[in-house]
Amino acid sequence: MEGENPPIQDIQPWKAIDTVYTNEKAGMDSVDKDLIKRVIYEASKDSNFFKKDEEKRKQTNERIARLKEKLAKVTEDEMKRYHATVRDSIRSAERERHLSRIWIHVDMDAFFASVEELDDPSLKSVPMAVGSIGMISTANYIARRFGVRSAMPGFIGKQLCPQLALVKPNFRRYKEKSEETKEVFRIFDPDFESGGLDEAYLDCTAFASVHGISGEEIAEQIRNLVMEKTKLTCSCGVACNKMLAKICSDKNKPNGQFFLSPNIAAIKAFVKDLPVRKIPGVGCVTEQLLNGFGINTCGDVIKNAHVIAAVFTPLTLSFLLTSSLGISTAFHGKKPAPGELSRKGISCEHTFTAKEDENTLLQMVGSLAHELSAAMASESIEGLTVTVKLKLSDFTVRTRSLTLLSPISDPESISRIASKMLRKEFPVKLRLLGIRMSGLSPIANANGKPKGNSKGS
DNA sequence: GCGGATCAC
DNA sequence: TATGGTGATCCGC
Ligand SMILES: Nc1ccn([C@H]2C[C@H](O)[C@@H](COP(=O)(O)OP(=O)(O)OP(=O)(O)O)O2)c(=O)n1
Ligand SMILES: [Mg+2]
Repeated sequence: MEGENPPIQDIQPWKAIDTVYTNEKAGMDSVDKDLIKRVIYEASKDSNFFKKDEEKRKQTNERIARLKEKLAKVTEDEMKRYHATVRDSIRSAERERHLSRIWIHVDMDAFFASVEELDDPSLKSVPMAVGSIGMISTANYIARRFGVRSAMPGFIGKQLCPQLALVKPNFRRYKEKSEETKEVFRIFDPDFESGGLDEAYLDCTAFASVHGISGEEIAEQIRNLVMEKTKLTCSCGVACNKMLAKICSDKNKPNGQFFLSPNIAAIKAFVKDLPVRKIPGVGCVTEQLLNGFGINTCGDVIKNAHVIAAVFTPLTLSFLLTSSLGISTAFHGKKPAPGELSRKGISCEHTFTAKEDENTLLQMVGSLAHELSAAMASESIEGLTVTVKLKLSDFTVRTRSLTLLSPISDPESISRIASKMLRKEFPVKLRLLGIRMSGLSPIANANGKPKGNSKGS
Protein backbone atom coordinates (compact mmCIF):
# COMPACT_ATOMS: atom_id res chain seq x y z
CA MET A 1 0.00 0.00 0.00
CA GLU A 2 2.97 2.26 0.52
CA GLY A 3 4.38 4.43 -2.23
CA GLU A 4 1.17 4.99 -4.19
CA ASN A 5 1.37 8.70 -3.51
CA PRO A 6 4.57 10.68 -3.68
CA PRO A 7 5.73 12.07 -0.34
CA ILE A 8 4.40 15.49 0.54
CA GLN A 9 7.78 17.17 0.20
CA ASP A 10 7.85 16.23 -3.49
CA ILE A 11 4.60 18.07 -4.18
CA GLN A 12 5.01 20.89 -1.69
CA PRO A 13 8.76 21.08 -1.20
CA TRP A 14 8.66 24.09 1.13
CA LYS A 15 7.05 21.90 3.78
CA ALA A 16 10.32 20.05 4.21
CA ILE A 17 12.49 23.10 4.78
CA ASP A 18 13.52 23.60 8.31
CA THR A 19 16.21 26.15 8.89
CA VAL A 20 17.20 28.15 11.90
CA TYR A 21 14.73 30.84 11.03
CA THR A 22 11.68 28.66 10.44
CA ASN A 23 11.73 27.51 14.04
CA GLU A 24 9.51 28.52 16.94
CA LYS A 25 10.50 31.75 18.58
CA ALA A 26 8.91 34.22 20.91
CA GLY A 27 6.42 36.44 19.10
CA MET A 28 5.74 33.95 16.37
CA ASP A 29 2.30 32.77 17.38
CA SER A 30 -0.56 33.39 15.00
CA VAL A 31 1.49 33.60 11.87
CA ASP A 32 0.80 31.66 8.70
CA LYS A 33 3.78 29.37 8.99
CA ASP A 34 3.08 27.56 5.74
CA LEU A 35 2.96 30.82 3.79
CA ILE A 36 6.21 31.96 5.38
CA LYS A 37 7.96 28.71 4.55
CA ARG A 38 6.74 29.02 0.97
CA VAL A 39 8.09 32.54 0.56
CA ILE A 40 11.42 31.48 2.04
CA TYR A 41 11.54 28.48 -0.25
CA GLU A 42 10.73 30.50 -3.36
CA ALA A 43 13.36 33.08 -2.49
CA SER A 44 16.01 30.45 -1.76
CA LYS A 45 15.49 27.50 -3.99
CA ASP A 46 17.93 28.37 -6.76
CA SER A 47 20.75 29.57 -4.52
CA ASN A 48 24.03 27.92 -3.59
CA PHE A 49 23.05 28.43 0.00
CA PHE A 50 19.94 26.35 -0.44
CA LYS A 51 21.83 23.61 -2.26
CA LYS A 52 24.23 23.34 0.67
CA ASP A 53 21.30 23.29 3.03
CA GLU A 54 19.69 20.43 1.14
CA GLU A 55 22.97 18.56 1.24
CA LYS A 56 23.04 18.94 5.01
CA ARG A 57 19.45 17.76 5.33
CA LYS A 58 20.34 14.69 3.30
CA GLN A 59 23.35 14.07 5.50
CA THR A 60 21.21 14.26 8.62
CA ASN A 61 18.77 11.77 7.16
CA GLU A 62 21.59 9.40 6.34
CA ARG A 63 22.82 9.77 9.88
CA ILE A 64 19.40 8.82 11.18
CA ALA A 65 19.38 5.80 8.89
CA ARG A 66 22.80 4.69 10.17
CA LEU A 67 21.70 5.07 13.77
CA LYS A 68 18.61 3.01 13.05
CA GLU A 69 20.72 0.24 11.61
CA LYS A 70 22.87 0.39 14.67
CA LEU A 71 19.79 0.07 16.85
CA ALA A 72 18.49 -2.86 14.84
CA LYS A 73 21.74 -4.74 15.48
CA VAL A 74 21.52 -4.37 19.23
CA THR A 75 20.90 -7.74 20.90
CA GLU A 76 18.44 -8.33 23.70
CA ASP A 77 21.25 -8.79 26.17
CA GLU A 78 22.87 -5.54 25.14
CA MET A 79 19.55 -3.77 25.44
CA LYS A 80 19.22 -5.08 28.97
CA ARG A 81 22.55 -3.53 29.76
CA TYR A 82 21.42 -0.23 28.25
CA HIS A 83 18.39 -0.29 30.51
CA ALA A 84 20.73 -0.76 33.45
CA THR A 85 22.96 2.06 32.23
CA VAL A 86 19.92 4.31 32.08
CA ARG A 87 18.89 3.41 35.62
CA ASP A 88 22.39 4.22 36.87
CA SER A 89 22.50 7.39 34.87
CA ILE A 90 19.18 8.58 36.29
CA ARG A 91 20.27 7.73 39.82
CA SER A 92 23.46 9.72 39.53
CA ALA A 93 21.65 12.60 37.83
CA GLU A 94 19.12 12.73 40.64
CA ARG A 95 21.94 13.21 43.12
CA GLU A 96 22.64 16.51 41.37
CA ARG A 97 19.07 17.73 41.69
CA HIS A 98 18.93 20.87 43.78
CA LEU A 99 15.59 22.45 44.60
CA SER A 100 16.67 25.07 47.06
CA ARG A 101 18.55 27.50 44.85
CA ILE A 102 16.83 30.49 43.27
CA TRP A 103 18.06 31.14 39.74
CA ILE A 104 16.82 33.92 37.54
CA HIS A 105 17.56 34.06 33.85
CA VAL A 106 17.15 37.55 32.43
CA ASP A 107 16.81 37.99 28.68
CA MET A 108 16.30 41.34 26.98
CA ASP A 109 13.39 41.54 24.55
CA ALA A 110 14.28 41.90 20.85
CA PHE A 111 17.45 43.45 22.17
CA PHE A 112 19.15 45.18 19.22
CA ALA A 113 15.79 46.23 17.80
CA SER A 114 14.60 47.64 21.12
CA VAL A 115 17.76 49.73 21.45
CA GLU A 116 17.15 51.15 17.98
CA GLU A 117 13.54 51.95 18.92
CA LEU A 118 14.79 53.78 21.95
CA ASP A 119 17.06 55.91 19.79
CA ASP A 120 14.38 56.44 17.12
CA PRO A 121 10.88 56.04 18.57
CA SER A 122 9.28 56.26 15.12
CA LEU A 123 10.53 52.69 14.61
CA LYS A 124 8.30 51.44 17.42
CA SER A 125 5.19 51.39 15.30
CA VAL A 126 6.56 49.77 12.16
CA PRO A 127 7.95 46.35 11.31
CA MET A 128 11.70 46.73 11.69
CA ALA A 129 14.81 44.58 11.68
CA VAL A 130 18.38 45.32 12.62
CA GLY A 131 20.83 44.21 9.98
CA SER A 132 21.38 44.56 6.28
CA ILE A 133 19.93 43.27 3.06
CA GLY A 134 22.37 40.40 3.52
CA MET A 135 21.66 39.42 7.11
CA ILE A 136 19.22 40.26 9.89
CA SER A 137 20.45 40.23 13.51
CA THR A 138 17.01 40.52 15.04
CA ALA A 139 13.56 41.93 14.39
CA ASN A 140 11.02 43.76 16.50
CA TYR A 141 7.83 41.96 17.46
CA ILE A 142 5.77 43.67 14.74
CA ALA A 143 8.12 42.28 12.11
CA ARG A 144 8.12 38.84 13.72
CA ARG A 145 4.43 38.55 12.96
CA PHE A 146 5.43 38.55 9.28
CA GLY A 147 7.93 35.77 9.90
CA VAL A 148 11.00 38.00 9.97
CA ARG A 149 13.63 36.40 12.17
CA SER A 150 17.22 36.49 13.41
CA ALA A 151 19.70 34.92 10.97
CA MET A 152 17.41 35.51 8.01
CA PRO A 153 18.81 37.47 5.09
CA GLY A 154 17.29 40.91 4.75
CA PHE A 155 16.07 40.38 1.22
CA ILE A 156 13.88 37.49 2.38
CA GLY A 157 12.65 39.65 5.23
CA LYS A 158 11.64 42.22 2.63
CA GLN A 159 9.74 39.61 0.66
CA LEU A 160 7.88 38.49 3.76
CA CYS A 161 7.20 42.08 4.69
CA PRO A 162 7.76 44.70 1.98
CA GLN A 163 7.34 47.59 4.47
CA LEU A 164 10.14 46.18 6.63
CA ALA A 165 12.50 48.89 7.85
CA LEU A 166 16.12 47.75 7.94
CA VAL A 167 18.37 49.50 10.42
CA LYS A 168 22.14 49.24 10.43
CA PRO A 169 23.51 47.70 13.64
CA ASN A 170 25.23 49.89 16.21
CA PHE A 171 27.23 47.46 18.27
CA ARG A 172 28.73 50.13 20.48
CA ARG A 173 25.25 51.20 21.55
CA TYR A 174 24.26 47.63 22.33
CA LYS A 175 27.39 47.21 24.41
CA GLU A 176 26.59 50.41 26.33
CA LYS A 177 23.03 49.33 27.05
CA SER A 178 24.29 45.90 27.99
CA GLU A 179 26.65 47.43 30.55
CA GLU A 180 23.70 49.31 32.02
CA THR A 181 21.78 46.07 32.53
CA LYS A 182 24.81 44.55 34.22
CA GLU A 183 24.83 47.29 36.84
CA VAL A 184 21.36 46.11 37.79
CA PHE A 185 22.28 42.42 37.77
CA ARG A 186 25.21 43.05 40.10
CA ILE A 187 22.83 44.25 42.80
CA PHE A 188 21.16 40.86 42.96
CA ASP A 189 24.17 38.66 42.29
CA PRO A 190 27.67 40.13 42.17
CA ASP A 191 28.88 36.94 40.51
CA PHE A 192 26.17 36.81 37.82
CA GLU A 193 27.10 34.90 34.67
CA SER A 194 26.61 36.78 31.48
CA GLY A 195 25.70 34.91 28.31
CA GLY A 196 26.30 37.43 25.58
CA LEU A 197 25.15 41.03 25.42
CA ASP A 198 21.53 40.50 26.22
CA GLU A 199 21.18 37.78 28.83
CA ALA A 200 22.47 36.71 32.22
CA TYR A 201 22.06 34.05 34.87
CA LEU A 202 21.68 35.28 38.43
CA ASP A 203 21.91 33.10 41.52
CA CYS A 204 19.55 35.07 43.72
CA THR A 205 19.49 32.60 46.62
CA ALA A 206 21.53 34.79 48.93
CA PHE A 207 19.68 37.96 48.01
CA ALA A 208 16.32 36.31 48.66
CA SER A 209 17.40 35.05 52.03
CA VAL A 210 19.00 38.31 53.15
CA HIS A 211 16.00 40.41 52.12
CA GLY A 212 13.33 37.87 52.95
CA ILE A 213 11.67 38.01 49.55
CA SER A 214 10.70 35.44 46.93
CA GLY A 215 12.22 34.75 43.55
CA GLU A 216 9.16 36.15 41.86
CA GLU A 217 9.45 39.38 43.80
CA ILE A 218 13.10 39.63 42.86
CA ALA A 219 12.22 39.13 39.20
CA GLU A 220 9.72 41.99 39.46
CA GLN A 221 12.43 44.18 40.96
CA ILE A 222 14.94 43.23 38.31
CA ARG A 223 12.51 44.05 35.54
CA ASN A 224 11.60 47.37 37.14
CA LEU A 225 15.21 48.38 37.70
CA VAL A 226 16.28 47.30 34.22
CA MET A 227 13.45 49.42 32.80
CA GLU A 228 14.40 52.35 35.00
CA LYS A 229 18.05 52.11 34.09
CA THR A 230 17.83 51.30 30.37
CA LYS A 231 14.25 52.12 29.33
CA LEU A 232 14.16 48.65 27.84
CA THR A 233 12.03 45.64 28.69
CA CYS A 234 13.33 42.23 29.57
CA SER A 235 11.84 38.88 30.53
CA CYS A 236 12.75 36.66 33.47
CA GLY A 237 12.59 33.00 34.25
CA VAL A 238 12.67 31.95 37.90
CA ALA A 239 13.55 28.35 38.73
CA CYS A 240 15.85 26.23 40.84
CA ASN A 241 18.59 25.76 38.23
CA LYS A 242 20.07 27.52 35.23
CA MET A 243 18.52 25.47 32.47
CA LEU A 244 15.00 25.65 33.85
CA ALA A 245 15.37 29.37 34.48
CA LYS A 246 16.42 29.88 30.88
CA ILE A 247 13.49 27.93 29.48
CA CYS A 248 11.16 29.85 31.78
CA SER A 249 12.45 33.25 30.63
CA ASP A 250 11.03 32.49 27.19
CA LYS A 251 7.57 31.55 28.46
CA ASN A 252 6.13 35.00 28.96
CA LYS A 253 8.20 36.96 26.53
CA PRO A 254 8.16 39.88 25.92
CA ASN A 255 8.13 41.93 29.11
CA GLY A 256 7.03 39.08 31.32
CA GLN A 257 8.23 36.52 33.80
CA PHE A 258 7.52 32.91 34.65
CA PHE A 259 8.05 31.12 37.92
CA LEU A 260 8.54 27.38 38.11
CA SER A 261 7.78 26.07 41.56
CA PRO A 262 10.80 24.26 43.00
CA ASN A 263 9.20 20.91 43.69
CA ILE A 264 9.56 17.61 41.90
CA ALA A 265 5.92 17.37 40.89
CA ALA A 266 5.87 20.81 39.28
CA ILE A 267 9.16 20.18 37.52
CA LYS A 268 8.02 16.80 36.23
CA ALA A 269 4.82 18.32 34.89
CA PHE A 270 6.78 21.17 33.31
CA VAL A 271 9.20 18.89 31.55
CA LYS A 272 6.85 16.10 30.51
CA ASP A 273 5.59 17.59 27.24
CA LEU A 274 8.45 19.99 26.73
CA PRO A 275 9.82 19.62 23.17
CA VAL A 276 13.45 18.47 23.24
CA ARG A 277 14.35 21.48 21.07
CA LYS A 278 13.71 23.71 24.09
CA ILE A 279 16.68 22.21 25.89
CA PRO A 280 19.60 24.60 25.46
CA GLY A 281 22.16 22.53 23.59
CA VAL A 282 19.62 20.65 21.49
CA GLY A 283 19.52 22.35 18.11
CA CYS A 284 17.91 21.60 14.74
CA VAL A 285 20.05 18.55 14.01
CA THR A 286 19.79 16.81 17.37
CA GLU A 287 16.07 17.47 17.29
CA GLN A 288 15.82 15.75 13.90
CA LEU A 289 17.90 12.81 15.09
CA LEU A 290 15.70 12.34 18.14
CA ASN A 291 12.50 12.81 16.17
CA GLY A 292 13.74 10.04 13.90
CA PHE A 293 13.33 7.70 16.85
CA GLY A 294 9.93 9.06 17.81
CA ILE A 295 11.45 11.13 20.59
CA ASN A 296 9.85 14.56 20.55
CA THR A 297 9.52 15.61 24.17
CA CYS A 298 11.55 15.35 27.35
CA GLY A 299 9.03 12.76 28.51
CA ASP A 300 9.87 10.72 25.41
CA VAL A 301 13.58 11.00 26.26
CA ILE A 302 12.99 9.39 29.64
CA LYS A 303 10.73 6.68 28.21
CA ASN A 304 13.16 5.84 25.41
CA ALA A 305 16.43 6.50 27.17
CA HIS A 306 17.60 2.94 26.43
CA VAL A 307 17.32 3.72 22.71
CA ILE A 308 19.40 6.85 23.21
CA ALA A 309 21.92 4.82 25.19
CA ALA A 310 22.17 2.39 22.29
CA VAL A 311 22.78 4.91 19.54
CA PHE A 312 24.37 8.01 21.09
CA THR A 313 27.50 8.52 23.17
CA PRO A 314 27.39 8.17 26.98
CA LEU A 315 27.94 11.90 27.30
CA THR A 316 24.97 12.69 25.07
CA LEU A 317 22.83 10.20 26.96
CA SER A 318 23.78 11.74 30.25
CA PHE A 319 23.17 15.25 28.97
CA LEU A 320 19.76 14.45 27.49
CA LEU A 321 18.63 12.44 30.50
CA THR A 322 19.72 15.02 33.02
CA SER A 323 18.15 17.86 31.05
CA SER A 324 14.93 15.97 30.46
CA LEU A 325 14.61 15.32 34.16
CA GLY A 326 14.79 19.06 34.69
CA ILE A 327 18.20 18.84 36.32
CA SER A 328 21.12 21.15 35.54
CA THR A 329 23.78 23.32 37.11
CA ALA A 330 22.61 24.95 40.32
CA PHE A 331 25.86 26.58 41.36
CA HIS A 332 28.17 29.10 39.76
CA GLY A 333 31.04 27.66 37.78
CA LYS A 334 34.58 28.15 38.98
CA LYS A 335 36.08 31.46 38.06
CA PRO A 336 39.24 31.07 35.97
CA ALA A 337 42.24 30.56 38.20
CA PRO A 338 44.82 33.34 38.38
CA GLY A 339 46.94 33.25 35.25
CA GLU A 340 44.20 31.41 33.37
CA LEU A 341 42.38 33.08 30.53
CA SER A 342 38.63 33.34 30.38
CA ARG A 343 38.65 32.79 26.62
CA LYS A 344 40.05 29.83 24.73
CA GLY A 345 40.25 31.30 21.28
CA ILE A 346 40.12 34.56 19.39
CA SER A 347 39.22 34.97 15.76
CA CYS A 348 38.12 37.21 12.97
CA GLU A 349 36.48 36.40 9.68
CA HIS A 350 34.90 38.28 6.81
CA THR A 351 32.48 37.45 4.03
CA PHE A 352 32.86 39.04 0.61
CA THR A 353 31.72 38.52 -2.95
CA ALA A 354 33.35 35.30 -4.08
CA LYS A 355 36.95 35.72 -5.24
CA GLU A 356 39.53 33.40 -6.72
CA ASP A 357 42.44 35.70 -7.47
CA GLU A 358 45.28 34.28 -5.41
CA ASN A 359 47.07 37.54 -4.73
CA THR A 360 43.86 39.22 -3.64
CA LEU A 361 43.07 36.37 -1.27
CA LEU A 362 46.59 36.36 0.16
CA GLN A 363 46.38 40.08 0.73
CA MET A 364 43.09 39.57 2.59
CA VAL A 365 44.69 36.98 4.84
CA GLY A 366 47.38 39.52 5.60
CA SER A 367 44.90 42.13 6.66
CA LEU A 368 42.97 39.59 8.75
CA ALA A 369 46.23 38.70 10.47
CA HIS A 370 46.79 42.34 11.37
CA GLU A 371 43.26 42.69 12.64
CA LEU A 372 43.58 39.58 14.78
CA SER A 373 47.00 40.53 16.07
CA ALA A 374 45.69 43.93 17.16
CA ALA A 375 42.83 42.26 19.04
CA MET A 376 45.31 39.93 20.74
CA ALA A 377 47.62 42.81 21.62
CA SER A 378 44.78 44.65 23.33
CA GLU A 379 44.41 41.68 25.66
CA SER A 380 48.13 40.90 25.86
CA ILE A 381 47.68 37.32 24.77
CA GLU A 382 49.47 35.00 22.40
CA GLY A 383 48.56 31.64 20.92
CA LEU A 384 50.01 28.31 19.83
CA THR A 385 47.55 27.21 17.16
CA VAL A 386 46.66 29.07 13.98
CA THR A 387 43.47 28.02 12.17
CA VAL A 388 42.49 29.31 8.78
CA LYS A 389 38.84 29.10 7.83
CA LEU A 390 37.68 29.08 4.24
CA LYS A 391 34.16 29.14 2.91
CA LEU A 392 33.97 28.20 -0.74
CA SER A 393 31.54 29.91 -3.07
CA ASP A 394 29.24 26.89 -2.71
CA PHE A 395 29.18 27.40 1.09
CA THR A 396 31.43 24.45 1.86
CA VAL A 397 33.51 25.26 4.94
CA ARG A 398 37.10 24.09 5.37
CA THR A 399 39.47 24.68 8.25
CA ARG A 400 43.24 24.16 8.23
CA SER A 401 45.26 24.47 11.38
CA LEU A 402 48.82 24.25 12.60
CA THR A 403 50.13 24.07 16.14
CA LEU A 404 53.49 25.70 16.76
CA LEU A 405 56.21 24.98 19.27
CA SER A 406 56.07 28.44 20.77
CA PRO A 407 53.26 30.98 20.90
CA ILE A 408 52.95 33.95 18.57
CA SER A 409 50.86 37.10 18.35
CA ASP A 410 52.62 39.39 15.89
CA PRO A 411 50.88 40.07 12.57
CA GLU A 412 53.82 38.90 10.45
CA SER A 413 54.02 35.44 12.00
CA ILE A 414 50.26 34.94 11.91
CA SER A 415 50.13 36.13 8.33
CA ARG A 416 53.03 33.95 7.23
CA ILE A 417 51.56 30.78 8.70
CA ALA A 418 48.01 31.49 7.59
CA SER A 419 49.17 32.31 4.07
CA LYS A 420 51.11 29.09 3.83
CA MET A 421 48.00 27.10 4.74
CA LEU A 422 45.86 29.10 2.32
CA ARG A 423 48.30 28.56 -0.55
CA LYS A 424 47.95 24.81 -0.22
CA GLU A 425 44.24 25.16 -0.96
CA PHE A 426 44.68 27.01 -4.23
CA PRO A 427 42.95 27.09 -6.58
CA VAL A 428 39.73 27.95 -4.72
CA LYS A 429 36.86 30.37 -5.10
CA LEU A 430 36.08 31.81 -1.69
CA ARG A 431 33.28 33.86 -0.14
CA LEU A 432 34.81 33.95 3.34
CA LEU A 433 38.22 33.97 4.97
CA GLY A 434 38.93 33.78 8.68
CA ILE A 435 41.79 33.26 11.12
CA ARG A 436 41.55 31.95 14.63
CA MET A 437 44.20 31.65 17.33
CA SER A 438 43.85 29.16 20.15
CA GLY A 439 46.02 27.62 22.82
CA LEU A 440 46.13 31.08 24.33
CA SER A 441 48.31 32.32 27.14
CA PRO A 442 48.94 35.73 28.66
CA ILE A 443 52.07 37.47 27.47
CA ALA A 444 54.32 37.48 30.51
CA ASN A 445 55.62 40.86 29.45
CA ALA A 446 56.76 43.27 32.13
CA ASN A 447 55.23 46.42 30.67
CA GLY A 448 52.19 45.06 28.80
CA LYS A 449 49.28 44.91 31.22
CA PRO A 450 47.43 41.65 30.84
CA LYS A 451 43.69 42.28 30.78
CA GLY A 452 40.73 39.91 30.91
CA ASN A 453 40.89 37.38 33.66
CA SER A 454 44.57 36.83 33.53
CA LYS A 455 46.29 38.19 36.56
CA GLY A 456 49.35 40.35 36.11
CA SER A 457 52.28 39.78 38.41
C1' DG B 1 46.47 17.54 17.26
C1' DC B 2 43.13 18.02 13.16
C1' DG B 3 38.90 18.70 10.72
C1' DG B 4 34.13 18.60 10.52
C1' DA B 5 29.73 19.50 12.87
C1' DT B 6 26.74 21.43 16.02
C1' DC B 7 25.12 25.02 19.03
C1' DA B 8 24.21 29.69 21.15
C1' DC B 9 23.59 34.49 20.57
C1' DT C 1 21.73 40.44 -6.77
C1' DA C 2 21.79 38.99 -2.10
C1' DT C 3 22.43 34.03 3.44
C1' DG C 4 26.89 37.14 9.30
C1' DG C 5 30.55 37.08 13.16
C1' DT C 6 32.47 35.14 17.47
C1' DG C 7 33.26 31.64 20.64
C1' DA C 8 32.69 26.98 22.60
C1' DT C 9 32.41 22.04 22.50
C1' DC C 10 32.16 17.26 20.82
C1' DC C 11 33.20 13.32 17.86
C1' DG C 12 36.01 10.35 15.25
C1' DC C 13 40.02 9.87 13.71
N1 LIG D 1 21.55 34.47 15.24
C1 LIG D 1 21.58 35.58 16.02
C2 LIG D 1 20.80 35.64 17.20
C3 LIG D 1 20.85 36.79 17.96
N2 LIG D 1 21.64 37.83 17.58
C4 LIG D 1 21.72 39.07 18.40
C5 LIG D 1 20.57 40.02 18.11
C6 LIG D 1 19.65 39.90 19.29
O1 LIG D 1 18.98 41.11 19.56
C7 LIG D 1 20.60 39.50 20.40
C8 LIG D 1 19.92 38.66 21.47
O2 LIG D 1 19.46 37.41 20.96
P1 LIG D 1 18.11 36.75 21.41
O3 LIG D 1 18.10 35.35 20.90
O4 LIG D 1 17.87 36.93 22.87
O5 LIG D 1 16.98 37.52 20.58
P2 LIG D 1 16.28 38.90 20.90
O6 LIG D 1 16.74 39.48 22.17
O7 LIG D 1 16.47 39.79 19.71
O8 LIG D 1 14.73 38.54 20.95
P3 LIG D 1 13.92 37.83 22.14
O9 LIG D 1 12.89 38.84 22.57
O10 LIG D 1 13.29 36.61 21.53
O11 LIG D 1 14.90 37.51 23.23
O12 LIG D 1 21.65 38.75 19.78
C9 LIG D 1 22.39 37.74 16.44
O13 LIG D 1 23.08 38.70 16.10
N3 LIG D 1 22.35 36.62 15.67
MG1 LIG E 1 16.79 38.43 24.01
